[in-house]
Amino acid sequence: MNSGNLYNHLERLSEILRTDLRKSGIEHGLQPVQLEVLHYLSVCNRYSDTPLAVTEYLGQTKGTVSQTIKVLEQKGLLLKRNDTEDKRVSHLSLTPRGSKLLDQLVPPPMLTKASDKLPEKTHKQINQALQQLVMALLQSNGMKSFGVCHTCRYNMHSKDGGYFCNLVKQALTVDDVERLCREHETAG
Amino acid sequence: MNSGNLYNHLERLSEILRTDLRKSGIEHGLQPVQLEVLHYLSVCNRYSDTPLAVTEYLGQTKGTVSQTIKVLEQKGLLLKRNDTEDKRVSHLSLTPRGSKLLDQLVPPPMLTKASDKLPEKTHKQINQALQQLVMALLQSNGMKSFGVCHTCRYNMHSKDGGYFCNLVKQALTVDDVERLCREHETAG
DNA sequence: TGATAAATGTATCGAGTCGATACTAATATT
DNA sequence: AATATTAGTATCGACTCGATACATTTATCA
Repeated sequence: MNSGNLYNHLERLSEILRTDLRKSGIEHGLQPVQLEVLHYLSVCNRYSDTPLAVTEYLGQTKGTVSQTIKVLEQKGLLLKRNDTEDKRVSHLSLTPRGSKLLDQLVPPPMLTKASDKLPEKTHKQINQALQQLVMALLQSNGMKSFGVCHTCRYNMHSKDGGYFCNLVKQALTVDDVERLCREHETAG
Repeated sequence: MNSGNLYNHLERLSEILRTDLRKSGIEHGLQPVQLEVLHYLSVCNRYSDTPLAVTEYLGQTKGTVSQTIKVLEQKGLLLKRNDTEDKRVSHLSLTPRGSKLLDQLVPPPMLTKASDKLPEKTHKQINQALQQLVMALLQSNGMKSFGVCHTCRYNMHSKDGGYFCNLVKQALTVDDVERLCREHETAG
């Protein structure tokens, strides 16, 4: 019932972080959305590094995302390669410059500063609370969860201790399973 | 240390809510920022209903906010009155139409739906966690807290059970003390 | 008191966002 | 082989938002 109070906090939090991101981004010639795209690319897996996946993640239209990507490519922060199998799709990755820039700006120093002041226990609670909220939000509204393999119903453990995705039918590396996947479906 | 994970959740949450707000707002001809201004005006007290207070709350520049307010006024959702004492300042308030519209869109049905699915206990935890985070964020970065009188160092209880603000030197009503104030300074 | 500074708000400009629409090209379907 | 679907691009227009410049009113202080 009291989602009003919840919304108050979320809205304020959003506005503060976005304003901060805008400020720090502009010093490097980047817009908030552009940073968000770079950030997503740094945490997604190799099946989820396409313009469409970015579109789904950010909840915008593909036209919008296409523009953003174009700009980032021109700035030399992002690399676009064609998929070898499907000529319609392209894969995006950060260039060393893009990666370096992202490290400077994300997570925002402002947030790190604040979170450092909180006791470790509180920090964990907040983190967990947010995660629950995100999941509830996505689930209630039929959106893609974009989780990691550990929590995905398609994830299988193979005998040798490795991982195997039952959707794409391929073995996954240790690095793979720690990244966000657009095909993720919560197990259960 | 692990503010990266925290940021992941926050960014995602922000993006989802903002996209949703944009979508629902556009159906009524309103932009996300405009809704945020209306929302703020619905929860601030009479000392904090000026363009400058909105500016501080949203973290934008006064020029930007001035434009937004102008549009909202033209749409008939917001009323601007001159202060009787200081001719530089104006006070903003929602018109009945603005108030009604806000009720429909804020908090976003999407969020209410999600929060209803969570157990009451979890809900409370999330709420508390967010509040702590907002406070830490504001405090670490020297921003105004915009809290309610109950938690303000200027708030005094008078003998008759009423409230008195030691900064503006005026009695406050029960309604006053439940609203956000731009002069708020956390007690302690 | 009179000059200067500070505060509140407005006007205008330009770079950029973002949804809508229309489009191309490649792959799937039937 | 014809059609539908999917991934992505191009273009347009309404809007955002910081920057700069400005007007007016109030505060400061010498």
